[in-house]
Amino acid sequence: MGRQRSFDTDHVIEQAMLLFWERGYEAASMAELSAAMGLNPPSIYAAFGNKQALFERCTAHYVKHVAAYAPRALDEEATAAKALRRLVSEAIEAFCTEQRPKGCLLISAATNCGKGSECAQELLAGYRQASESMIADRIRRGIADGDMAVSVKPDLLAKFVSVLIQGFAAQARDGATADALHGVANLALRQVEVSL
Amino acid sequence: MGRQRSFDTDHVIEQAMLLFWERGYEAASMAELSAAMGLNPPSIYAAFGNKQALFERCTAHYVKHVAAYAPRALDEEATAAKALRRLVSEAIEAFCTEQRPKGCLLISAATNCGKGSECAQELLAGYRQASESMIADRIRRGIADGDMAVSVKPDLLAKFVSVLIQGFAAQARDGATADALHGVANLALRQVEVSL
DNA sequence: ATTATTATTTACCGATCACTACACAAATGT
DNA sequence: ACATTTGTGTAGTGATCGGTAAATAATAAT
Repeated sequence: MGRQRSFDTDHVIEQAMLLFWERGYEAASMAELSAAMGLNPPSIYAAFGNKQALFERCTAHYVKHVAAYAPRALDEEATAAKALRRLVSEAIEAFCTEQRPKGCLLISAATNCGKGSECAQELLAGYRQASESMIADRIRRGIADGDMAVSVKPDLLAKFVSVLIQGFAAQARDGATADALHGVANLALRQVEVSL
Repeated sequence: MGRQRSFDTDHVIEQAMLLFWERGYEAASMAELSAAMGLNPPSIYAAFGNKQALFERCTAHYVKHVAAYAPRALDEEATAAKALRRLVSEAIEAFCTEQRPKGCLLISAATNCGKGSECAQELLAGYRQASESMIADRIRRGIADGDMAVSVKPDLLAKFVSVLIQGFAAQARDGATADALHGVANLALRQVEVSL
């Protein structure tokens, strides 16, 4: 009962996510978010609670609709080495496309935070930790499957891949081209393919 | 003539730099900077102009007193490969020490910026570009000196090293230990030493 | 039609933002 | 001693921050 919503939740979350992605959590003001979403502040607060809760909805939306390539890349390839290379390659494409903000929301949206935003920082740090764990798990599976050398240390190699992806996100924000970053990825992952 | 300053410029710039380093450009408020520097706002503005100019002084101080290891590492080693390895190793130590904020001010202090802070963003982007160029120049010198294979592409390898360093800065902010990152660096730079 | 419930709009809240006017304190030049 | 110059402290500027009270509009149940 009662009046029905005049907006599509997924659409306004998408708009808010794009602004958070470009500006970061703190620098995206509620006034800008309100304009981008096409909603007056009371509608936003009635629907989502507060800025922190809105940001959590946006990060979940990002994980589901933007970063979905990551678990797919890790799951769909036959070997761990191919999975890692595809993960890195698709990350580069996602970070450098002209259609959306450069870089990665989970990596770059809460690096500069004042006293009131530790929640956002911890939220994204958790996503980054989970991502690194997923990579390590895929490497362990590769060793168990026999397609990766037993001498490989899963946590170490997973951190290497995380470092690469985080570095690529920073480079994409600075205007690096996808071509240049693919070249770096070839250089960086060469040894992984020859099985280390 | 006139009244003399009651504070040491280098000391208050150091305090401001530490706060910018930890919080980032926008999230470090003038009130916090004022408290950290032990100066009332009018003294800060009289001495340094405005927030943007203060930030420029702090970044210059950082380059001179914190990041000084970088040009030294590149200059003092006999071969390009050793120079790159020492650069990366000292960067890791600088990013992970408990004595100061984690990570790198030039990489992380202006990633989330609103509409009034493009200047700070461009300032740091310029330092990052200069750093990558310095690395590429050292690689070119190594090739000319005959201590690095002529097949190496200087700009590509320099971008690889930059990606590593930027990734390490992000990892350090997330609490990674120096040991873990040194391990990743060994993995990443192995092929550079066997001359690629 | 009436009532209850929910959404949207307008206008505004106290707090904090970067920044400064103004008075006063401390030094130098004559 | 006196005038001039410059730094410091108090207090406050308009603007913007995240968030909301109150009135109105639109739907549902009765």
